[in-house]
Amino acid sequence: MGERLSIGDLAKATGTKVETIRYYEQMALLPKPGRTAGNYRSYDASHLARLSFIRRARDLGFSLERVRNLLGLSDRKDRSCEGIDAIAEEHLVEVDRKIADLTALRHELGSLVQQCKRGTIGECRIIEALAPHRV
Amino acid sequence: MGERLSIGDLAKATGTKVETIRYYEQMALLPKPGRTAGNYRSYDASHLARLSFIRRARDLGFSLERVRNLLGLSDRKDRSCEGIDAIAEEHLVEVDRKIADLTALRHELGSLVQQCKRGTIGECRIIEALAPHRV
DNA sequence: CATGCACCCTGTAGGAACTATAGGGTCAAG
DNA sequence: CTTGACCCTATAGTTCCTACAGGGTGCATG
Repeated sequence: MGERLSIGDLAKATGTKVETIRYYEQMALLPKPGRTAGNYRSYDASHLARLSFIRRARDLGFSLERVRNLLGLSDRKDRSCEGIDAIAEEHLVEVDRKIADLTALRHELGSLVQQCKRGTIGECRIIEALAPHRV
Repeated sequence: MGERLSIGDLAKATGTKVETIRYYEQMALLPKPGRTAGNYRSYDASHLARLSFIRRARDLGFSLERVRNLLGLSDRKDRSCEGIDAIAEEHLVEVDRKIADLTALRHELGSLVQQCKRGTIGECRIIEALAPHRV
């Protein structure tokens, strides 16, 4: 418990570049950490969890603004439940759409691999997996 | 059939900025379309499908390079099946990881909404949904 | 104790993927 | 025949990193 991490440790643990961590601090997505006697940044487990969240949310295609917003759901100090509820529901819609798209893509990639395994290189429908939304 | 679309039509149909479409053309992600007498770009259904794919793949957090690679699975003219298979499997791994992360996030958002509906604003575990990978 | 070497610091500049603006042409409607 | 919505090229700006440049820290090792 109470383990302290250097910026390099944090970078390694999350697959982030050291510069990116400093960038997030500048953008106030990560709280300013404590400093050692030698002026090195000193992090703890909560920083690790938060950075992991940011990185993986970014990897899922959420903008930093959206990530900030999602983190806000957690950071709320005295926000009303209606506000939180509305924001969360909004995110839910986007998340569900992304899951549906990824599932369709997954299906096409899988069938491509299957075709290859059977030696039958039929038509590739990968583009159709993410076809325009019906309007 | 054989319907022709202006760049504005394409933009509207896919939720893309007109400038972004021209940018993709420059990056050779979209093939150069035909031109009208007045030098306007003229697209067809295949452009629409391809652009839709690009936009939605981008929204899912794939880099343009990765999208180019995915499109390559479809564009292959004379590529070997082993090559295709390897690339597709690699993408499959990433897609599955994204689906797992989104599902975890979806779960936490859902429980947040449920808590609000019941008036019990317990602890928010949204950050934990995308916790660091065990190493 | 000095001297590497790996790591950290604060800048600032560069790159990827758009996005906006300037300055101008096209075209259907009135 | 002009007005407004659209298109054209070219270029500069924004977001989100990423890569130096120039220098300090800290620990092992001769």
